[in-house]
Amino acid sequence: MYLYNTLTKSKEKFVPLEEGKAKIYSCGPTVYNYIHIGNARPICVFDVLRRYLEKIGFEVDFVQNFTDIDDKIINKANEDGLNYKEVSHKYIEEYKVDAKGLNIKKSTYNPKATENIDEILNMVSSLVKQGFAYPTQNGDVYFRTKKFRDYGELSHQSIEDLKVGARIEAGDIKEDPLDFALWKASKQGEPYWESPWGKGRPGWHIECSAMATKYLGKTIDIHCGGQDLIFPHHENEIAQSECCNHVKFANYWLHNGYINVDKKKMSKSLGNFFTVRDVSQIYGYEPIRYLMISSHYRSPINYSQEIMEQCKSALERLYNFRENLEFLIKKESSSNITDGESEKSIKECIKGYESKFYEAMDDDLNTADALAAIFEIIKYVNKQIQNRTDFSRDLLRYVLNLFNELTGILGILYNSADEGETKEIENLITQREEARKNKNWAEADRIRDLLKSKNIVLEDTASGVKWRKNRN
RNA sequence: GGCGCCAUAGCCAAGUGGUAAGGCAGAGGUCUGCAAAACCUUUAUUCCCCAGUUCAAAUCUGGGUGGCGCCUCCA
Repeated sequence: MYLYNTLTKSKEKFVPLEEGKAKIYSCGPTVYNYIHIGNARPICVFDVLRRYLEKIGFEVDFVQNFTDIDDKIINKANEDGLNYKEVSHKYIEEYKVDAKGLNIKKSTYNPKATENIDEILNMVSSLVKQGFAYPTQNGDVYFRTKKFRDYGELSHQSIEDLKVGARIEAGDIKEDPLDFALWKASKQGEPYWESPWGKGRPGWHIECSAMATKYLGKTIDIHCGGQDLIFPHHENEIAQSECCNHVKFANYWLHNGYINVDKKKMSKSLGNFFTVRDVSQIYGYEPIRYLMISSHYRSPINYSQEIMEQCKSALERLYNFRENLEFLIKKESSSNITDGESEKSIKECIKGYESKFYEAMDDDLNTADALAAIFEIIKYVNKQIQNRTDFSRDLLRYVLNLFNELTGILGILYNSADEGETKEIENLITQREEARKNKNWAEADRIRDLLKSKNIVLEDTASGVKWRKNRN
């Protein structure tokens, strides 16, 4: 498969370090609030990357961290009168609720910064020892940017250009404005860990370097995150890791585009964000995931109510198709006889769409095109079914399996019907059919209304009664 | 100031040299006791504007217009 690598600004064939394995590190949330739908984008798209790599035969080690110590967490704790640990614990749990709702596969490892302080300190010490970092009198430790020749390679900016834009704050104790903190001396009342430079806590960038190295090794295959992390976060990770370990840190750097509101970047700092939780309460979780895969992961997405409605409707079409197939397979009159020749040609045609799906995914995870291939299968199969009465059960099963496989790679259509209710519903349908046969419309409508109150919608089709859960 | 991205129908969105995928909405139809839904058909002579290259441009080149991002915590 080909991936667009921010480092080289080009699509490159994915060649793993170790054949058949993929080591992926994805920057996770700083847990001081509910995640917003901008945060949900990398979580969803890189979950699709992982699913796809696994599908095409890779064994994937997927690491996503929690930044559970940070200025914002401390501020939030002070605001709410809580301990920082209570804040981070709460929002990690809330994160898990959202991740489950979005159908995110569990990471291989979910490390927390505070559980890896030893690794972080070792890395900082090593950088100081090697002259790549220096402590200041107040107990901070900074990375010496000018010692790393490749600084700026990821964001494609020269150190000189970065210096022009760098803010120089009054009373700055750094040797150079571009230097960044590896370790921060703790202020009165703040959480701290003991270190060779006094009481302090880790800087943000070093956490990811330390955890990536610990769980995946000194060199990893893919590092991903939002575009806003390219500089300085990922640039700094490269600097720290490569100066410490003297090997390349990550071979492929993947960055997703932003979610915008009124064409402006959605971010916690601008305050123009929608939390995943709030949006899910209006539309459900699944349309959020659908939104993320409906366009290419590097393009911006403009969030609106209208687009959420569109995502919901599109999902309806997908669910309908699957339910129609299941209905036809269950139906007694479905043929077990296979018309070899015509079914062969139908399969050939479907295989063409299947190839389109895989080609799209291979081409830098083009989920929009992959999704189009699924819709083309739907249109084609529906048309075939309409034109033929003897569509065999085998063929229907073949289509259903393929459909589940492809939607499964994208991680959509995961709200399946509750098995427990099914029997009860089908009994009621049988009763209603009896009433309809006797032209007892009042009784038939009563049963239909009863089911409707349980959010079950009946459809009287030419070939029998079909039911579905109302997802609206 | 430096670096970079984007512009395709009412809305969303693929397509990067061979004559505009797909979804939503709209219109028409099939089915139907009613209803609802589903399904089918249909919807851009044209891809922000101008110029150029080419047999051929949404796609390449130059110029313009408009929008956005990073350079500071951010997915």
